[in-house]
Order: sequence, then structure tokens, then C-alpha cells
Amino acid sequence: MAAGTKGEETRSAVLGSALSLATQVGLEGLTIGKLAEHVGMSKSGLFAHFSSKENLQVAILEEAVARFVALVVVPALKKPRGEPRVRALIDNWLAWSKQEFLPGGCIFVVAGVDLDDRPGPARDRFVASQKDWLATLANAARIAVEEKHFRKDLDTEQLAHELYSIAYGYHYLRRIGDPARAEKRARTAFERILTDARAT
Amino acid sequence: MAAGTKGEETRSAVLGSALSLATQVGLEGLTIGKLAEHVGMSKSGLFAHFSSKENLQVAILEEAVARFVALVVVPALKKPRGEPRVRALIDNWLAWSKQEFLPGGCIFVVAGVDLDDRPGPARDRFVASQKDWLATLANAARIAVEEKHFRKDLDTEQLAHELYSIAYGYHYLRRIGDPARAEKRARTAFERILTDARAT
DNA sequence: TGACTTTTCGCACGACCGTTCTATTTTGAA
DNA sequence: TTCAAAATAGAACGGTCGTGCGAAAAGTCA
Repeated sequence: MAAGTKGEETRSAVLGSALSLATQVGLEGLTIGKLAEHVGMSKSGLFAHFSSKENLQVAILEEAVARFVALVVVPALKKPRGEPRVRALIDNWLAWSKQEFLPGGCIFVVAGVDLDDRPGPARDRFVASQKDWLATLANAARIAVEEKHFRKDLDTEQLAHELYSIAYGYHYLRRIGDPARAEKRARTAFERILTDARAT
Repeated sequence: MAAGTKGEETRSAVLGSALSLATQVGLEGLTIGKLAEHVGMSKSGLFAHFSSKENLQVAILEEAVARFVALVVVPALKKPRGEPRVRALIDNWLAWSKQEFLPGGCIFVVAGVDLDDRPGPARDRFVASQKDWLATLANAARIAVEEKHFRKDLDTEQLAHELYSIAYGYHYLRRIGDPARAEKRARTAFERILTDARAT
């Protein structure tokens, strides 16, 4: 992973470009030819690193998960248990979909649509990642209940679903209308959810 | 529109199949060949009805909007002004994405993703439809304020954004985990939003 | 029925798809 | 410096893509 040989180095660079491109044209719309041109390689030279398009898609998802964990989850774990950590997850999450390497927005939103009716390893990987993420959110909320930041009878899975929905809605709404306004509305919605979680 | 000549009839039938297929493979992933095979026509015979793939995509969106209005908006307008009408919009909306002619779920969720970075008439049509829908939701809420069902200081646009997010989140969550549970959670979220809108 | 319009088909086109082969170049260790 | 191994390139494959064209078929109305 950490760029030992030359091959690993280029493979990693290719994955970075592939991830960016995929946010714009989709995991399915991404073609080997375009990607090769984009990174300045031959189609076959690039193809040799992955041995099928499906493998490439899975690799892109794994790259995305790794970056998501590094940028969103890990920093939040350094925050104090309870509500501060939940808030950090939300803040990092909003920042995530504005990352420069995700020009078309959150890759998982894109993947969710165009893997939807295409069973296979790529879809499996996607579903697993989303279940993981929902579990992480719910678990952070459960800790906040333990810490007595959130009310005892809080349905943490429900909370995770609502946070998830607001974030996904944000991804759509920011492209329909004014992005800044959409973000403000998403933050307001998050705030209302947290307030409700706090109240006894 | 109402099937006068033979051509209009087949055009309409093709659009029905195209809409269904597009929910599964996307507006971009939909190909003339597959569609033609699906409806039992020749590629060129089908193609003659629309004169480009882009026109076909726009026509599909227009067909979808027409059905959405007929199945979701119009029936709700027969309900009493105020909260009952807002509730009807939500209920019809949830029923919408389970329509048999939308096997891959709500077409607008799909369109939002794969038209995202593809400017043009199809994307314009999509954005317009979503702005319309958000305005319809906000307007129904405004009426509910007038009727004193909702509190006076309610931010109706914020409410529309939150309802929108829950519905879009529902579309994703129902495919990640248990669909029935996802629907229950979506309904719970809607309920909380309405409760909050009611409170003074 | 006949003439005319509309609808559908068959065929072909250039482009690009994912993938496979075989060379060629580059790399890294002895 | 040599040499095997790894990485990349080049060319080609069978397919499918969106699209155009001219002929055939079906529909329409005097």
C-alpha cells in the first residue's frame, strides 16, 4: 500500500485519478481508455494493474473507504467520547464531500446509484462500507448516551438513519440550488436532530 | 399525448419501458439497442421517434414528471389545506418510489446522480423538476401555517429540504438494509419533522 | 381502391468499449 | 554490469454504442 515498488506507486496514482473521475462520470461510466488518457498511460499498461473493470471498481471503493476513514473517522476518534465525537463525525463528513479529489461530490452517493441494480463484488463492497458507516454513527451515539449527553431512550439506529439522510439530501440539494444555502440548511437539520437527542 | 395516431401510441409505450429501464441502468446507462430489444422494435425504428439520445432522456424525464404529478401531487390537492395535504404529499411520495413501473426506485434519485456532471437539456429539465417539487412542498407547508396547523415562525423552505432529505435517504437506506425497517425509520423521521413544525 | 403520409426496418458507418496477446522498456538486485 | 523480473506499450479482437440513410410496410383518407 505504502508505495514500495514502482508498480504500487503508479497503481496508487491511478487509483487517485480514478476516484476523482468516478465521482464525475460514475463507477460504471468510468472507462479504461479515458482513465488511461487522464493519467498518461496506455490502456493496456493501466489495465495490467487491475485485471478487470470490476476489480478496478472495487479498488476505487477501497481507496475511497481508506480516505474516508482517514479524513472523517480517525480524527473524530481523537475527540472526547460523546456528543463532541458525534459532532466531529458530522463536521468531517460535510467537509468530506467538498474534498478537492471528489470533484463530483461524495463517491458513495454516486456508487449507490450506479451499482444499485448490478449485483457483484463492487456492490457488495459498497453495501458493506455503508453498513460500517451507519454502525459507526450509531455507536458514537450510543457512547453519547453512556456519557449522558444524549437521552437514555434514544434510538441510536434511528439517529444514524436521520443523519445519513440529511447528508445524502445535502449532496443533491447543493447541486439543485445554492450550495452555501444547502449547507446551512443541512447544518440546521443536524442541529435539530442533536437537540432532539439531547432532550429528555 | 393521449395516443391519437399510431406513432404517438408506440412512442408512449416506448417511454413507459424506457422509464422503467432507466431506473435500473440509469439515464446514461440506458442504450437504444437494449431499449429496442426490450420493446420488440428495431433500433432505428425506435430511434426515429426521438432524434437523439438526449431527446430521449428529456422525454423520459417529462414522462416521469407527468406521472409524479398525477400520482403524488394531484391526489394531495384534493385533501384539505394544511397538514392533511402535507401528509398526503409525503404518503404519496413514499408510495411513488415503490411503483411497479419504477423497478430501480425513484427515477429522480437516479437522474440526479448521472446527470450531475453532464450539463445539457436533460440536466436542466431535472433541476427544474426538483425545484418545482421543493416549491410545492414548501408551499403546502406555508398553507399549513396559514391554517394554523403549523407554527407561525416555521421556516417552510427548511422543512421542504428536510423532507426531501429523508425521502432521498430512504431511497438509499432501503437498499442497504431491510427495506421495511428503512420505511419505518423514514416515517418516524417525517413524524418528528411534522411534530416540530406543529410545536409553538 | 388508390395515392400519399407515417411508421418501421435493415444495413452500414465510425468510434469506443473491455480484454488479450506479444513485444519492449524499465526496474532492482547480484 | 548483467540479467531475470516487473511494468508498460502497441496492436488487434469481437462487441456495442449513437446515428444516418434508403427501402419496405402500415396506416390514413379521397
